[in-house]
Amino acid sequence: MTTIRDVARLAEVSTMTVSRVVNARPQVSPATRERVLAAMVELDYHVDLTARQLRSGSSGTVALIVPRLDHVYFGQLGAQLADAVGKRGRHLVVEQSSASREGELAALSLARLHMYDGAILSVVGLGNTEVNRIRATLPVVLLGEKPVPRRFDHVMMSNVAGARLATGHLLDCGARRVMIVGGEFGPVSRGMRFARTTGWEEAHSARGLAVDPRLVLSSDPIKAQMARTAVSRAVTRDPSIDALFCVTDEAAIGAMAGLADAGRRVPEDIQVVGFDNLAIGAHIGPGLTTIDPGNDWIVENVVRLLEARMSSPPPTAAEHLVAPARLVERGSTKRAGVR
Amino acid sequence: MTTIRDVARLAEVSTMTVSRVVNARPQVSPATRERVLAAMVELDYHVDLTARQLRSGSSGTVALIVPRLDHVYFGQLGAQLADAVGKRGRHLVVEQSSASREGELAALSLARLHMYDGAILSVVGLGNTEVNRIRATLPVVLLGEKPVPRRFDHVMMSNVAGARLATGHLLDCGARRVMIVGGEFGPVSRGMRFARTTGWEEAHSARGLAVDPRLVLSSDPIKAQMARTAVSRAVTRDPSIDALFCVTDEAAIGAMAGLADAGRRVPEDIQVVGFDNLAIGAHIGPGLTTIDPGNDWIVENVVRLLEARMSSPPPTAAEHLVAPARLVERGSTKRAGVR
DNA sequence: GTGAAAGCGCTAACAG
DNA sequence: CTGTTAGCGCTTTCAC
Repeated sequence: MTTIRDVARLAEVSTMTVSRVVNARPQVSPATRERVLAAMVELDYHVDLTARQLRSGSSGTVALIVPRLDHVYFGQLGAQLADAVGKRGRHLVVEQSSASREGELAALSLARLHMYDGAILSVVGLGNTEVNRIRATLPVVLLGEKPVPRRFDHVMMSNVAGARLATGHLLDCGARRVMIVGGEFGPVSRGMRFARTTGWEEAHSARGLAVDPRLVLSSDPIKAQMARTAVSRAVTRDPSIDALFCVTDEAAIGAMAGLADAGRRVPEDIQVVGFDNLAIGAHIGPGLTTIDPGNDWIVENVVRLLEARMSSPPPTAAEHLVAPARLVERGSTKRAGVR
Repeated sequence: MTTIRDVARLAEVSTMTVSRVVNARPQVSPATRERVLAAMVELDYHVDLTARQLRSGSSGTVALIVPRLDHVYFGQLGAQLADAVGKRGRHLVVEQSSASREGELAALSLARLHMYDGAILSVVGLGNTEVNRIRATLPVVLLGEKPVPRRFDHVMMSNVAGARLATGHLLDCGARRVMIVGGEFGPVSRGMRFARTTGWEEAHSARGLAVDPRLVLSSDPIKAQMARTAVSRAVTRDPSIDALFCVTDEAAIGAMAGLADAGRRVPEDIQVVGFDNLAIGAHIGPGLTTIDPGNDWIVENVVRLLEARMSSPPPTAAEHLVAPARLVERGSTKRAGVR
């Protein structure tokens, strides 16, 4: 491992001068710069970022913490954020929060965060106590639906409004028995599924319709396979179901397979709407109608907020933003007004 | 920022004792341990991992470098690796290599690697010069199809054999005009697409059949949309096509949508096989027949090799492994022997 | 334009 | 069981 001192010795300068060359500081004469560069090449020197970070206090790196790396949605989000963060001269790294065992997470994982200049945390699957333990000095932007301490910047999707939009569209397209796949009733968890279930209810009541609690199908929305099995069984048991609002696109993909298993056509027999606007949705069956949660908007604002909080002086007041949701109509629903 | 010294002062011990408590070393009396722990809580102390790493030389972290975070395949791989690495007491972070601009990548990104105890590099989209510049001291396992310096451990998929399996299955199921979607002829790039095209050829010649170079459809395999458009156009232009071997599942999903656009049924009119065994494939159309590249096997071996190389003394000889590919039969193909 | 000194926060190695 | 000393590789600060 060659250090700055080896280079300095070979180039016959001080370590400080080498440091200046490495950091492309202007106050070095061309002649010495050449000598130093030559020495660096000869010794195959590479800067030690750990040491630099310890001394300078910054790493040029931002972390994105997601519950699972294999959720397609987070893959899309990560890619978008990596591009946006990279454009501002920083690096993004992605970590999965749910991998480590409980104990680890609380203690070590928290310390890990402080190795970064800032962090973007998906609070899904993160305990509130953990979030609260984050020191105020670390620039953090929170992502997700849980109620969080107000001192943090927070960007969330329009879960309720989006779900209202989705369900409303189904009702306006003539559906009367809209099952919510991956729904969740009551305040068990105040998470994403609960919020989307609320939107589903609101769409009904706004039209003077009552919801049937038996239409809440509480399968794990992330597992397409579970949605598939549950939906197939449900529509067979209750033939009156004429539409599905699935709380995620992944659930919707499973659900559409389940409908095929049960011999139902989409959208003729049963209409389907998802949520997330995954790129792949356009190519599933007749095309999956879905809710675009406003990812571009989210990414743009997350990066803006984080950048602001990493600057000095950081803003004092935290912002709490809600991204605008938008209906993306495709073939899995009929056209509004048509029955 | 409270340090170990603040804690030491409050607890009236030396910094070393605090360090021992933090690291759960046994040689501390219960009484002092209590005092130290109390002080830590009172001051809200958290260890600085950067400093620890500089001093101890290890970070407990392994990096996975992928070309794009939004490729579903890499999401699956990342999740599996995170679990496997976590089980051995380390942490996985994922970085996207193609985000940063050229210059950055060569210089800074390389230095970044050395912040980790080890790295798993997907060489897709990585220049050979860059790979070569990696110092021998960093434990690295390479992933992917490019020819790489033999000094590295290297785990690859059976691209050729897998593609042969896929194409062979189509031929055995009665297909005679098998188009390869996302294929690539000639030694332009010796990457994954080329290898899979080779397997496609080999399956033909093994059966005494000639390949028609016009059946190589060179769309970007990752973009489902491109595969969709290209396939739809191709099967309309050439009605003799009776099967598609798609170089990735994502391409296959797009291709199946393209077939639907063109009014072809799967598998009656045209059979389809993909490659990657994405979880979602089971729920697309009649179920996507695909090649399982042996992800479990890959993950297991990658972690084993990396762990070995991080140990001391590290092994001297590099291993070069090829994962066994396996055909996963689903509804997008007919049964072998049936015409 | 260049260098010397100091120290970021922590732990290895050795004493006691 | 506890403490002292030294220093990881770099950059900040100040001096020349």
